[in-house]
Amino acid sequence: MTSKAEVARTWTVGELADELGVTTRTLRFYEAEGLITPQRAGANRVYSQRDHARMRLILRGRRFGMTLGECREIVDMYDGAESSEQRQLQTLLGRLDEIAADLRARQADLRRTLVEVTDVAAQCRGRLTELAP
Amino acid sequence: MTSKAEVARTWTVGELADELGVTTRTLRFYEAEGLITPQRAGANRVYSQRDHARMRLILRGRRFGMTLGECREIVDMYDGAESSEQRQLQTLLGRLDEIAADLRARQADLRRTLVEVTDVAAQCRGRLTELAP
DNA sequence: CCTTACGTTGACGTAAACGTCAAGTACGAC
DNA sequence: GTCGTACTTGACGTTTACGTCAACGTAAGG
Repeated sequence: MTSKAEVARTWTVGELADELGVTTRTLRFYEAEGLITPQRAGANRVYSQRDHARMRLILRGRRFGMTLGECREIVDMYDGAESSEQRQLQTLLGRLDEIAADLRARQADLRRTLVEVTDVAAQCRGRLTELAP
Repeated sequence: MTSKAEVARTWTVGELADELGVTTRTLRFYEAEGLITPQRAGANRVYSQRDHARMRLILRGRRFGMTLGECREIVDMYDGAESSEQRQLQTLLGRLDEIAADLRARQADLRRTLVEVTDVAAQCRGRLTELAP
């Protein structure tokens, strides 16, 4: 799958931290918590594209207010999608549907919030035009 | 505004906690942090509909991963919308637009996530039909 | 009068998610 | 060789958002 052109880019801690907008401490912490498992070159960590992708997933989860535990559950599932065991795929699928339902609920919640916020903003604009004719 | 029919319902800590699905500790903590300021009947807290509404706003903020500080900022702004000072309305409006922009960004983020999740689910279903003909 | 239920404040505990040293290693530049 | 930079592990500190007693007051019911 990897053509000779794409040499499978890797990152050091500092590089990846910079690129993702986190600190190296965060990367090491996530590793200690088992969320990512970079390779090693001697003692130094070597992050692969897979690690990079997992990190982006994790950070997105965090933006949605998920705990690291929930984030781990999800990234692990993404990996498990290539599983060949029927039983495992079934439970995975069930969990994914739950998550999708949750996300849809959040969407609705967000929509309502956005409506409210823009309403309040509209009120503000109304009062402002009243005050300054 | 309050007709004789609606007697301005109030809540005790326990009642409100039950209704909102939080603990009394949470309500007292939010009060200590200045997020809500219930009246008192002697020593006992009496929560008004306003407190109830503020709490629902706060809890929604929390579901979106906001800190209590950010939540406070927002509920305070909702109150400030009735302000009559032009200067204050201006800054309030600016902040509201920022928040709206952020919410829209979250919406897009959420949409992408939902697409991904349903994609992975589709993969799962594909493999499952392969396995069980 | 005693229990039960609900309320109060205050103090301390805790889990999550990192931040912040400290002390040491490795490597290229000068 | 030593300077600067980036990496390592380990230990302890910190903030947030509550949980968990403890010790006490009060109003209702049997």
